Amino acid sequence: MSYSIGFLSKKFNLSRSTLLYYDSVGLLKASGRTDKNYRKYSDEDINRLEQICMYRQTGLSIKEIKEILDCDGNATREVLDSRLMELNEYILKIRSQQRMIIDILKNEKLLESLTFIDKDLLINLLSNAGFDELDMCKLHGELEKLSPQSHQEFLRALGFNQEEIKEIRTEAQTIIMKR
Amino acid sequence: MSYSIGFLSKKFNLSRSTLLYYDSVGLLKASGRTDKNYRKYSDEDINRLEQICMYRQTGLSIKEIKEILDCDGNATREVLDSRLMELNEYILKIRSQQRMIIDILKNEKLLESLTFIDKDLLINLLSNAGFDELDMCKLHGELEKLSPQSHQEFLRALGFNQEEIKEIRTEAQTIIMKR
DNA sequence: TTGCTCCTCACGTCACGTGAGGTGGC
DNA sequence: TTGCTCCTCACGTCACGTGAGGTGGC
Repeated sequence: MSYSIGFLSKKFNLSRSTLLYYDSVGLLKASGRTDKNYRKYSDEDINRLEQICMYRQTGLSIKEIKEILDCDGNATREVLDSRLMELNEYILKIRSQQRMIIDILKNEKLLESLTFIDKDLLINLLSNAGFDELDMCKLHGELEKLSPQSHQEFLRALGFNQEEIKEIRTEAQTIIMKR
Repeated sequence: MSYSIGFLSKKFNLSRSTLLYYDSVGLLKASGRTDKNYRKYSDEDINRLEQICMYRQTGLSIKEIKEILDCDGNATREVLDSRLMELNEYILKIRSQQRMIIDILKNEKLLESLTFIDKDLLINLLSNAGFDELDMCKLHGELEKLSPQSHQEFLRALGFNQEEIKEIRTEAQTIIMKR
C-alpha cells in the first residue's frame, strides 16, 4: 500500500506544507514517487510519522527528532532528559516574567492612586508629619536605589516636569554615591 | 548630553545589533546624528530604553511594547493582562510536554526490561498462567487501542519481524472494530 | 471547461547575530 | 599605519504558511 501526501495530512492532522517541509529537511522523505511525480508514502513512512508526531508533542526540535530516529535509540534518553531540564528552565523564566508583570501592574495602581494626590498636598502632608529637607532627600535616594524607573514614574505622577525630575534624580543619585 | 550607541549597549548590557534593530523597527530611534552620521541618543532616549528593558523582561513582543509606549498608557493594563494569560497557557503546554516525556521514558524502561525476556518464554509464561489464544488477541487489542505506537514497539522488543508485527496489529485493529 | 490533487520555487515571519566592506579621527 | 568606533547592506536562523504559476486526470 502507498499513500498520497493529502491522505497523510488528513490522517495526522498536519498541513500539507508541514509534510513538504519534513521532506525538504530529510525528516520524512516520501519513499517513492508515482509516474506523475506525486509523493508516495509507504507503511514504514507512516510508522515514522507516528513517531515524529509523538516526539513533536514533547516540543523537541526537528533536528533532535532526526537524531533520535536515525541514531537507533542510543540518543533518546539523553535528548529527552535534556529537554526536560530545558522545560524546567522555561517555567522558571515564565514565572519571573509573570512576577515582573505583577510588579508593573501593582506600580500602575499605586501611581494611579497618586494622581489623585496633589504634589504640594503631599509635601505639606510629609512636613506636617515631621519630615524635613534631609528626610526628603533620603526618601528620594532610597526610591532611586530601589528602582530608578519607579522613581521616574513617581515623580511624573506627582506632576513634576522633565527638568525638575532630572534635577531631583541626579541629586538622589549623588546621595546614593556618598554612602 | 548625548550618548553613542556603544555607550548605551554597555550601559544596558544589550548588543549593538539589538539597538540597531530597535532603531530599524522604530522602537527606539536615536533622536539625532552627529556630522559623521553617528547615532546620538538623548536623556529622553535613555528613559525610553529603560522602559523598553523593563517590558522586555515580561517577554512582550517589540510590537506590543511599541503600543504601550506610543499609546500613552491606555493599552498597558490590557496588554499586560493578556500576556499574563498567555504565560499561563505556556505553562500548561510545558507541563503537558513534560508529561509526554515522562511517559516516553517510562515506556523506554519497560521495553528495555522486555528485551531480557524471550518471546517464546513470555508466551509460555502467559499460557501457563491460563491465557489462551482469545485472551492474547484481547491483550493485543487493548494495547493497540491504548497506544498503537507502544504496541509496535512492544512487538519489536519481543523480537517479531516487520511482517509478523503488521499481521498481529491488523488483527488487533479488526478486534477493536468489532466491538 | 470546472474542480480536485498534486508539483516546485520563492518570499515572509521574529528578534536579532554575523559578516562584508567602508569611513573617520587619534 | 594601527586600532578603535561607527556606518549600511544583506544573509541566516526555525518551522512552517502563503501565494504564484503550472500539471494531469476525471
